[in-house]
Amino acid sequence: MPPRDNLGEFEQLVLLAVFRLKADAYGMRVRQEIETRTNRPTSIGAVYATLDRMESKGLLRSEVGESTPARGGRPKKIFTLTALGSDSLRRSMEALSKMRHGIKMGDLEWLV
Amino acid sequence: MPPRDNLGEFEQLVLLAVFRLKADAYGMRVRQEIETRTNRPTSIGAVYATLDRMESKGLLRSEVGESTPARGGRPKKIFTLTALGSDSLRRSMEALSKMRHGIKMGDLEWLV
DNA sequence: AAGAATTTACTCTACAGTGTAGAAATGCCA
DNA sequence: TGGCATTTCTACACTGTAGAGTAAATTCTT
Repeated sequence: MPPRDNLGEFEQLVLLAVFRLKADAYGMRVRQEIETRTNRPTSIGAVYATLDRMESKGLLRSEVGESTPARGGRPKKIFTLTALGSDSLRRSMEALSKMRHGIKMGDLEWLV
Repeated sequence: MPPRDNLGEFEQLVLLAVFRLKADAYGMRVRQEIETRTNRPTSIGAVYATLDRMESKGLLRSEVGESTPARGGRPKKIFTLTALGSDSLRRSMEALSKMRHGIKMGDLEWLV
């Protein structure tokens, strides 16, 4: 009964961003969060495509923001994790943790 | 100059398996390692395709095993991480860690 | 106050790369 | 030769990625 399908790496990053941004989880902001935290350039198209696909899969749910934008601009589309989404995320993180168990970042430094 | 291309999720699992198996890192064994650790069914084709692609990208290097097989069977192809490979792996793990920083597995339990 | 300009954010399209499966082929030993 | 362990091949679905284009809201202009 738990979801069986695995998440891609970018999907995990997006899900994590949505989770930590809470009520502020909309496309542009998600992109910014990923770029500043991971320091990896991320196109806006990649973010939206991924958000939409995950919504189709039922991992995310969305609603149009209600607040008044500061200085104009199109309304935000706020994303939230569904039960399925948080479950998938947890499973993916666990899989990676188990494979990584006991390995420290430093262990990878010296390799030829 | 460090590699810029990102690793997929399964690629990370395979790289981690190769790293921890050391001299015993060959296809069938890698598959087993991933299945038993993450408890996720993994086809042998997926493993080999990924190993080969990563070798092409220069993340892995391979050599034919020299030992005598126990009861017959084709010789093993042993894989090892290259500098590029360990570097990519470290970078991917870091990106995930940064996005995940401060979030505990348990934080994902209660979500609706 | 109407229309234009500005701001912010989202949609669409297309293609390369990764994930996945399983049947078939290969090399080794007895 | 026959059985076994392991790898190779082929094919297709899904994910990653980019960026130009479109849309909705506010503010400026006259």
